[in-house]
Amino acid sequence: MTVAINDDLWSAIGDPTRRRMLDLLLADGDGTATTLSEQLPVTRQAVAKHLGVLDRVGLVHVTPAGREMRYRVDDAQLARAVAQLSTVGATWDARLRRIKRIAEAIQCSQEQ
Amino acid sequence: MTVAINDDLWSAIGDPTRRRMLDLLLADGDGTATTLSEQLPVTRQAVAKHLGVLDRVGLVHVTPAGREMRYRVDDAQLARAVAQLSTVGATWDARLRRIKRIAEAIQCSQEQ
DNA sequence: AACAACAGGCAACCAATGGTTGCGTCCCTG
DNA sequence: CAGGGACGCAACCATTGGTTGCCTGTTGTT
Repeated sequence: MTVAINDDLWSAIGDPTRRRMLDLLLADGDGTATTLSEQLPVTRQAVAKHLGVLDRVGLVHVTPAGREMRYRVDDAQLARAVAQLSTVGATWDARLRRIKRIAEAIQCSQEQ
Repeated sequence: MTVAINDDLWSAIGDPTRRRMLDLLLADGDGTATTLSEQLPVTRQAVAKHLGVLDRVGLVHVTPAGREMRYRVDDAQLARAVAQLSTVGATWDARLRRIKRIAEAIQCSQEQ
């Protein structure tokens, strides 16, 4: 059974710049392409593109405010992403544990 | 404080094809570029490239066996990757909880 | 009211990368 | 020893993360 992950959501949080943007948005509450780019090593345009993909997968919402476009994180969607992260982690972890248990069993049977 | 992630490791498991390759390798114990490509919707060459990046970040090891190159997962490194996944997940989760708590506190004070 | 300054959006361009096809090479095996 | 299977290499294409340059529009200050 494949882990049935929403690949779009994954690849959205797969990019390091986008992860840091989410971090900043969570820390500050909200932000614009300009304010985010000031705290990141990339240009405003790069940030704007990333905000576009985050918006398309629903991880952020935008509200126009005069000449600004304020973005803020969608808590529910980020929680969903976190859940998927833990799912994959747990799956791999379970497989690793099982392998380890088998390895120990083999070793025990050899010691007998 | 930035979450101090090894971006190489993260982007290695960020690709959906590579995640499925790890799944397959864990399920089968080991595999070659050919056997993996038979279970994936991509060509052997694409798989070979992915195995290259997985090998470079230490998530798999390769042992030549005649005309075959058998790959298998490095348990320790995958465990490390899983740990990083949970770290980021936990960080975001904590931020979400804090935000939720603050929101609840505000609502309570308004209800008074 | 007018104008400077600031925030965004577009478009063109570049580099890296996930993916393909085609071909050469080498090792196994009948 | 000859054929076929498994690998590696090279060229090529599309997507994408990133840049610079320019234009539009809001703001707010004089």
